[in-house]
This record gives sequence, C-alpha cells and structure tokens, in this order.
Amino acid sequence: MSKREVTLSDVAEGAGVSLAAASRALNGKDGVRPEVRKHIQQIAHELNYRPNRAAQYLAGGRTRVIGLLLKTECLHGDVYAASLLEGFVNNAVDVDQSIILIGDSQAPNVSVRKLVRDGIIDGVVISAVMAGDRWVEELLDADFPVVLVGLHPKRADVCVIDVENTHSSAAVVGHMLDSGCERIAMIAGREGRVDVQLRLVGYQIAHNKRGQQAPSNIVFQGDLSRRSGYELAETILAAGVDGVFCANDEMAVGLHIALSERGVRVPEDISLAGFDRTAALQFGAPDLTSVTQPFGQLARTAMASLDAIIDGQRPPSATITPEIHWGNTTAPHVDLDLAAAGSELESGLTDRYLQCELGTPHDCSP
Amino acid sequence: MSKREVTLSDVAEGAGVSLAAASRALNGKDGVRPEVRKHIQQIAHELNYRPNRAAQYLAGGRTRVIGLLLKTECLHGDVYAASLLEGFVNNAVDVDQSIILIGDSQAPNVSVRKLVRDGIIDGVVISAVMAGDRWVEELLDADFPVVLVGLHPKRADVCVIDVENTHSSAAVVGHMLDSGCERIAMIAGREGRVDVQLRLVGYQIAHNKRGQQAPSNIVFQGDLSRRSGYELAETILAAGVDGVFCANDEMAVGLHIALSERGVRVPEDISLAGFDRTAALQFGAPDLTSVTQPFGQLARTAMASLDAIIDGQRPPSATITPEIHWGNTTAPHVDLDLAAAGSELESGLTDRYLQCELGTPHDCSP
DNA sequence: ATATTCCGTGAAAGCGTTTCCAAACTGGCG
DNA sequence: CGCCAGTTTGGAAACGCTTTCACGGAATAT
Repeated sequence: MSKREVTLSDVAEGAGVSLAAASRALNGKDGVRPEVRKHIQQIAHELNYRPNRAAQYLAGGRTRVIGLLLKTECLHGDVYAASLLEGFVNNAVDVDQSIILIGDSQAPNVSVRKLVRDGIIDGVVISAVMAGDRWVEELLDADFPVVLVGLHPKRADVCVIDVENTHSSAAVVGHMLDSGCERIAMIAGREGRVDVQLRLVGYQIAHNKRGQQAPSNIVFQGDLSRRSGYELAETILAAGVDGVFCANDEMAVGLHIALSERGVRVPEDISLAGFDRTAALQFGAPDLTSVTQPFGQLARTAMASLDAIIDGQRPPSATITPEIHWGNTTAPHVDLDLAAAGSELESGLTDRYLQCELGTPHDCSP
Repeated sequence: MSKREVTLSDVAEGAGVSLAAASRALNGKDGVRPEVRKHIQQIAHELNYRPNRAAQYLAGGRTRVIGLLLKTECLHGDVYAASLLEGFVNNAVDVDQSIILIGDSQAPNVSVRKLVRDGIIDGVVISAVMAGDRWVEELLDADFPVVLVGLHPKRADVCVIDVENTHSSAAVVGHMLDSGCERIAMIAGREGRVDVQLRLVGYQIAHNKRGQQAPSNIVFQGDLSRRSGYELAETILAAGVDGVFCANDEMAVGLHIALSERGVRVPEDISLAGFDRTAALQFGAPDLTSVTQPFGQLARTAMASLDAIIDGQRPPSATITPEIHWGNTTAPHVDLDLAAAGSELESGLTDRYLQCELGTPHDCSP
C-alpha cells in the first residue's frame, strides 16, 4: 500500500535466489529444497509480500475473482437474494475469493460477457433468482466455468448446488397433516423454476405417503413475491382450507399480513408454513415454520465447486439437506427425523413426480 | 469467449498497423491519423475485440474494478444497504465499472487490504453503514482512492457524497409543525454517525424557525434498527406526543408496528415521518412520509468522484438534494418548496447547530 | 574410476497492454 | 531543390508473474 508495492523480485533478491525459485517456493510447487523454501517464505512474510493478481492472471493463472449474477431488482425487498449474497460475501474471505456483483439491469446479458471478455473473473455463480437461463446456455456454450445455485437448467452437464426441496417440503406438509390439518392449500412458485416446483412435489408426496390423493384444486400459482401471497388470501380463504404451505417465505408473509387484516388467526384458525426461512431475518415478521436455506453452506459449496471447475474438474451437483424450523405458525409438532423421512420414500415415487413437475402443477396426479 | 481471446495484436495485424498504433487509436490518444484510427476501430469492432483488463492494469492502467465496503450483516434486513448496493450495481455498467463487494465479516480490515494489495481494485467506496472509520483512516493514510457515501469522517480531506440531511429534515418536521403538531418527538440515530445527527439538527432548526424552543427531552436515541423503533414505542407514547420524526425509515416502521399493536392510529392519533424512503420498497410497510434517498444518483456521483480521484484529481464533496415523499402518515400538507425553505435559513444558524451536533443530541439547545 | 540419473536452480520467454523513443514520413519555407 | 518543424509510425521496454528448459552438481549405478 505504500508508494511502491513489494514485488516478487524483491523477495527473490532478499532471499538471494532467483525469481523462478521464489515463485516455486511460494506456490508450493516442488523443485526447491525445503530449507530454501522455508527461507523464502520467511522473507516474503517479513517483506509483507502479496502477489499481484493481475500479473498472476496474465501469466496464465487466475484472478480469484468470481462473478455473482443476480437480478438487481431482487436485491432489496427480496430477502432471499440479499441473504444469498451475504452468504457469499461472508465466506469469500476464507477461500480467498473476491465477489464481483453482476446485475442484469441496464444491459441484459452484456455485463456478464463484458466481464468474461475483460478476463477479470474466473467463473460465475448464477443464482436462482435469475429466472431465464439464457446466461447459462451462453456461458456454458462458451465453456466458461459456471455454477448454479438453486437454478435447475435444462441441460444435465451443469453443476447445480441446491437445498433439498422435495423431502423437506414433504416433511413440513406431512407434519401439518399429522397434526390435524385436513385440507392444506399450497401457493406454488413460478412455473419454470424447477427448484421451486419440487416443493410442490413434496406437497404431493406428503399426501400420498398418507394414502391421500393430493388435492390439485387448492394449489395456487404465486410468483414468489410477498404481494402475490397477499393477493391470494381471498381465494384461499374462500377455498375453506385449514393449512397453507407456501413455496417461499415471502409469499407466506404476504399471506400472513392479509390474514391478520381479516382477523384470521395463525395457527389457531389456519396453519401456515413457508420455505427459505428468510422471514426470520425481518423484525416483525411471523415466526414461520419454514425450511431453512443454509445460505452459508450453499455459498461455500458453490465456491468450492466453481473452484474445481475452474481447475478443469467436473464436480458433481450437490444437494444440501436443510434443517426445518418449527415456528409458531403451525400446530405443535412431534419431532420428525428428516433423514429417516426421506429414506422412507421410494426414489421411484420421487422420480414419477419429477417427470410431471415440469408440466403444470395441476396435472400432477399420481 | 471462444477458446482464444481476440487480442490487440490480432487487431493490429488485421488493420495492418503496429500494436502501438492500435493501442493509441483505441484509447483516443493522438498520434494517429483520423482515417487510420477509424479503420482500426472498425477492425476492432469486427473482431469483437475487448481489451484485457488485467493486462491494461499491469501496463500502468486501471482495472476499472472498485470495491464497495459495507457491513455484511446489513445486507439483509437493512434495506438501506441493499438499496445502495442496488444503486451501484445498476449504474456500474453505464460507467464501465465493476463492483467488488467487500464485507467486514470474518476478517475485519483484512479483506480490504488484501484486495488493495492484490492490486485488483482501483479504489473503494465506503458506505455509511460502516460505522467505524478505521478503514477510512487506513486507506487514506495509504493514499488509496476512497469515497465515502453518507459517512462523514473526522478528516476534511475526504470526498463525501451524501444526501442533504439538515434542511430536508427541517422541511419534514416543519410541515408537521405547520399542520398542527404541537409536540413532536424524534428518534435520533446512532451517535457517531454525523450524517444521521444532521437530521436532528434539522429537527431543531424547524422548531427554531418557528420561534419555538426545540424540545430536548423528547429526543430519543435509537440505533437505526427496526427493533429500536419498536422498543421505543412505550416511552414515546408515555411522553404524550402528537408526532414523531424518525432518523430513518427502519425505526419508523418498527414504531409503526408497535403503534398499531396498541391501536394507535397513524396519522389520526399521531403523525409519523422517516428518512431514506426505504420502507416504500417493502410490501406491507406503511406509506411513510419520508425523505427520499436518491440511491442511483448517490451511486453515480460516488463513482464519478472516485473515478476522478483515481485519476489524481481532488473532486469536492457533494451534497444531493433529495425529494420528499409526502405519504399518508402525516397530516395533509401544503406543498413546500424545499429549495426555498433551505435558502431561507441563514447558514450561520446551521453552522451553530453543526458545532454542537457532535456532542450529545440533548445538549443541543440553541 | 567413469557413466548415468536425478534434482535443485536460474535464465529467459511469454501473458496483453501501454508508453517512450527514434525513425520515417509529411508539408512548408527559404 | 534542400532543410527544418511537425506529425505519424513502429520497435522495444516495461508491468509482475509463471513456466519451460537447459545447466550444473550431487548422488547413485556400472
């Protein structure tokens, strides 16, 4: 930070070795005696040497900067996006990464390409809030390192990091059923978001596991926004349900607002559950029963996978098993073992649902 | 994005000129005939050439990446931080900048230095949510380009971009007084945040301009969080006030929640106003009367100033005059001309207040 | 003893730019 | 027609790093 940065040759000179040796020593490459390496590291430390990323990159390395692509409009209001972002920023330091935020705003698509062309980022993480997967296609076609968080693409060769949607949703809905709900509505998410659609599959599985036909006429289509939950209140109340499972917390909160405006009590009159556990982050929001998105873990896993991809490997997609937070918006619960609940389900059943979840939710009869 | 990037020598070769000429032509330096320049640009465009930022930087230029420093915990829940961030991300593309997000989380202070040492960022924007100004000091001492948004440092040689706090607050409070409020409380922000303290000065000025002594016993200390607004409700109601001006929207929303839980109506029983206009971004929040933070403009100005600083100039601090949104939480208003209102105030008066606002709010009697 | 490996080492070639400098032009003027 | 000032031009060095490659010396094998 002083006038003149400490450079590698300063270190080399200080240690009385050549540039090459210094580079090798500091990068853990072999071809340098342990004692010499030790000495070089010592000098580097004394001099407070930091490699220049730009130079490293230019010499064929990486910048250790990755892009995080999300809809800018999601940054405020959408607590999910902000929390995900927080997960990345919080964990980036540990893995020595820097995060460049890329919005989709003004110049749709142009900024990613620009950054990629600029050569400043090594790879990009695409968040599920980026509904369209044009970016995915383009970046993958260009063979650029990409990891998806939540967003399930049409192509199979992409690394996707996501929370387990199906079984955890089934566990929540199952609990609602077990504790007395007889008619549970669902506010599903946007079509086209496979991850969110899986939560509907979970809703259906929970019913089926209990020998019930999952109702399809009380599955409503939201758009994941708080407003859409709010606006569905009338319809849902008219349907005479005693429980609602929302595909995310935002909609659940919106619905909760609408319900209290109408004097409907939660959970006495109606049970309410959500997904993401983002409501918990907002003071004044209800203590929702909700599947907890482990944002930190998601971010760490995504960065690790992206790191591997940049290294030329092909890490597998990962599914992270979430905790379920049992809030005060559903009837008191008996503790469920989520893992056990999951293993009970024949995977064949899940697959059958997975096939249909790409159609409209309402067609999903088993 | 293809296997091999288009490089400057490709362009030079394609245009039949030397590297030097190509570089000059593309960078608008003179020393190249207009027609040749035109031709080179043409070729560059055809080849879809993008300069490599890392190389540009290494050759003595810039990366056009700047850091945005904020408390990571502020990202969720604190709509102000998210909106500011959004302002930057939205406008970065236009000025060909990239934004690296720097949290203060794990390694306080280490990540900024790291980035700076890495040579990957040209400068940093420090947001007001970074309460401590240790970063400012360190970065400035190291002669690193820094711009502050909202955060007023102790040293005078720093470029600060902020919204006009004092007079706009005075306008809001003045309107409340003019429309019948006789006893207006204020929830002030954290001590140490000069920008927020100026809103208290505005509160006082509004009273003084009307020949009243600004009450000091109903100025309460919040911490800018929604919770702190919520928790002050009891105290404020006990004080028998008919209006409350909050130093930010978060506290106003918290207070609003508490008030409605107690059946106190806004604005019938009590007038309520805030600052930032971030509540407007959240569905279900009250339509607060609030001074609007022009996040986009703030971001653009900050980036422009930082750009100048990186170029070695010394741009002045800037104060942006905000609009005031008259919501439904205060009594109907007569339109005020904010500019006129501001110019009415003798600057001597402001100065007098400015001197004391660095002490505790309660000492500020005129 | 010499011949063969092996390993540690440093010189040097890049990576894609910018920029300095000298060379090669152009034109205008004597 | 020749000379100088002024403008265009391209060669080459520099930025900080990684990496290849050839060299030398030590250790092993013959």
